[in-house]
Amino acid sequence: MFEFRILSSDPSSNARCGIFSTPHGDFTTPCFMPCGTKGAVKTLTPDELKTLNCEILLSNTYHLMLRPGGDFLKSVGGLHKWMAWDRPILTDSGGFQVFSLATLRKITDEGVTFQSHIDGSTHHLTPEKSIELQEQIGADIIMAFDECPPGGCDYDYAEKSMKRTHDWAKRSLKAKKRTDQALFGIIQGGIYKDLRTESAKFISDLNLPGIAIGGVAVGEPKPYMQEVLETTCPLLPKDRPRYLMGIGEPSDIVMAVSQGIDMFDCVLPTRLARHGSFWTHETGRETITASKYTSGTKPIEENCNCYTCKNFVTSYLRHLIIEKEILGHRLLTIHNLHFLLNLMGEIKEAIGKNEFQKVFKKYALIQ
RNA sequence: GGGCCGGUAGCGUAGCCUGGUUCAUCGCGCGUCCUUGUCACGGACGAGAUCGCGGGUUCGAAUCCCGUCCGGCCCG
Repeated sequence: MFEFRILSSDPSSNARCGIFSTPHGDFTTPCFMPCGTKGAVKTLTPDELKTLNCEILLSNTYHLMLRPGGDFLKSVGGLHKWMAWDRPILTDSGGFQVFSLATLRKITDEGVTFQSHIDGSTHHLTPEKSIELQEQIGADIIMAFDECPPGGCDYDYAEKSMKRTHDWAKRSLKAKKRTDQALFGIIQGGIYKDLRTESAKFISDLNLPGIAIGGVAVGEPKPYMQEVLETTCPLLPKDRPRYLMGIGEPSDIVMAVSQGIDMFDCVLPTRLARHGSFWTHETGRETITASKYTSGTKPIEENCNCYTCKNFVTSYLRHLIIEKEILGHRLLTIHNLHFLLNLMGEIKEAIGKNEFQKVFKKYALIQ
């Protein structure tokens, strides 16, 4: 049911192009998964996502647990039906919220106690509970419950949280009942090579249909991400997709693909859009509120095929963002997602034609 | 002709009565930067007024007094 086939490989790097099959259809890799944290990619409809060639979405267990709740989602037939998205979905386990909502929680080997960021109510999340919720939500790919320590944490804590993550991965696997969902394990270990090595081997040995690398871009110095990938990727089974969690800067994506990563997710394109920023191939990351766009009469990118660039000029987009018009958020979100999903398309095409290095260079400096 | 209210950065305002660590508040706007498994259409920083104008009182005035200009309103 969860076949992963490698379609082509790049001879000049570890990049590969593949296809992963799920109950809601196939998606091709390397892929980028827009974040639909609370059951929606902020500001866009499912149809618009399809127009952007989005093949798979990410959603989030922690947020859906608080509202509307797992029981409810199960009662309405699962998230796909509820949000009217019939393509694959991956749910994060809530592990990242253990990190990002750090002031509101307490972690033990048993699990995590959270204060809801919504109303302060107390919630408990364990590997078993996370898997149960993810089965109620019904995503095609579900994630093991992990602990994502801060990037700057010391060796002892990185080791402790890695071991806890390993234990939780085993418990996640054991708790899993449904057979129509693929459980991915998560590698941790901070910035420490021996821990990453140990974690890569441990998670690989669980023989899961996919493997994720977590705990990067969480505050550690930038060069460590590539180092982690160089340490980790060679140890992973080649016939399983590798998912680098939370990564979305174009330069990071091409770097990670060259190391053999197949899947990405990131809030960057959608969040940047809502904060008035966007990417261009020429100049990288830009801010639409910059005064130079006050009377701009050209689109963000003249030769971009997205709906936004086909129809609107920068002065209008700037106006919308400054006026806090929702349409501004939508239009920049469309452009940014188009930019990233188009990048993934270029990568896939290039790998098939042995031209990956060209794409690598094109995006190497875009953050 | 008489009376009242108001005149502080691009805009809207606080302070004025009880004059001095407020030579100036806050919001919007403006500018720059930040943003990587989304708490966050969010966050940080910055530029910008000498307080309508003139004079007086005082050691010291946006703050009190006089005059004057501008805007609005009211009564003749």
